[in-house]
Amino acid sequence: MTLVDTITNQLIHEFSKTIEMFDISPTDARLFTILYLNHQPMTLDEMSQVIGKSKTSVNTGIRTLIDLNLVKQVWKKGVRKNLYTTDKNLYQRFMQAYLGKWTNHINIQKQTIHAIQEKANHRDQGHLIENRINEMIEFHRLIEASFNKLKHLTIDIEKS
Amino acid sequence: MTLVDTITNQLIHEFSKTIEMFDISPTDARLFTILYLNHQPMTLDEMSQVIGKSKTSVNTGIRTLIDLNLVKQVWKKGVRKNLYTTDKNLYQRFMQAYLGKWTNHINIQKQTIHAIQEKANHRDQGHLIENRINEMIEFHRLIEASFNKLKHLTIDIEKS
DNA sequence: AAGTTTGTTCAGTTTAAACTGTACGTATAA
DNA sequence: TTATACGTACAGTTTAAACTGAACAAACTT
Repeated sequence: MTLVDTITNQLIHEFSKTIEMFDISPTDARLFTILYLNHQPMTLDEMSQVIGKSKTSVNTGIRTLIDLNLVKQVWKKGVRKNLYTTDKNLYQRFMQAYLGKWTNHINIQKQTIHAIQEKANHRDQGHLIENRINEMIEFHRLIEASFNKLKHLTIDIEKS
Repeated sequence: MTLVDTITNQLIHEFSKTIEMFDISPTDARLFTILYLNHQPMTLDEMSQVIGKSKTSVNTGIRTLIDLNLVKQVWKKGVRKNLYTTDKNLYQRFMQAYLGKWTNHINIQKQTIHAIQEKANHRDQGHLIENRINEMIEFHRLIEASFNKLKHLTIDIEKS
């Protein structure tokens, strides 16, 4: 039993590192992995016990994971406590959350920089940075194109 | 002059936010952007002055940016101080650094998880997590496939 | 209704990261 | 050689993030 536990701990540790790559904090990543490896939905108290942190911490961690659509709450008749579980097909979920964050940001920034560009044009002093602004816009355009294609790719991969 | 400064400050602030998306700390992102918007290579003291931080901070920041291939040191005859500048074609540089980080990580984790899987097989207790381990490996495989395609895509986009 | 149980809020604390100034080593200049 | 200028290492400090325990509110139980 202890040996199996060791393997589980290693799995939690290693898989969490991959989860962190998706811009998720180390503790949230660990929390997700624990929940993922558990075959049953878990309560806040259970997770608090396993991860060794206060219930408050687990509560906030779970909330951010829910906001990212990586964890959902489930009901089971007769159980008063809130139950949480991870969603199926990790890849789809993580990619979606991740790409959404990117394209969202890029869209906002493109607009913001365009607005600054107009301001710079009105006061016709901005000749020096004019060039850089255009580069920035192009930069965002390229990123947008890449991640859009990746988004379509992700959908295709799921189908296959 | 002050008006232009305001616009420059806005640009620094906004563009830094995009740079941060590439897993670069806020201050490093700001440092990069300042260096990028400056049309001439800069010294540590100049950057320290502009960013309002100690020379030590700038030094460590520049080092990490150099390690990521986003900044390079240049020489100019007659100038004793070290000069630093940003590389051309941002998109290529950032994507390369970023994708490299991803594929690198995924490769390592795939191997690590495979190793754990073998251990779990030897002690034949791991039936419960066996399933999860396979899911993890598949997860990594899909990520690898996506980012590899994105890598090729990045190269194609540069050519066009 | 009174008493538990559970999730959440909040102030205060702990812990980790960012930052600074002094000090040292190396290179250039006189 | 002596002196000055620069980059880097390091110990100590400041600042921000993570975490906790106590208190509150809502829902359930009896």
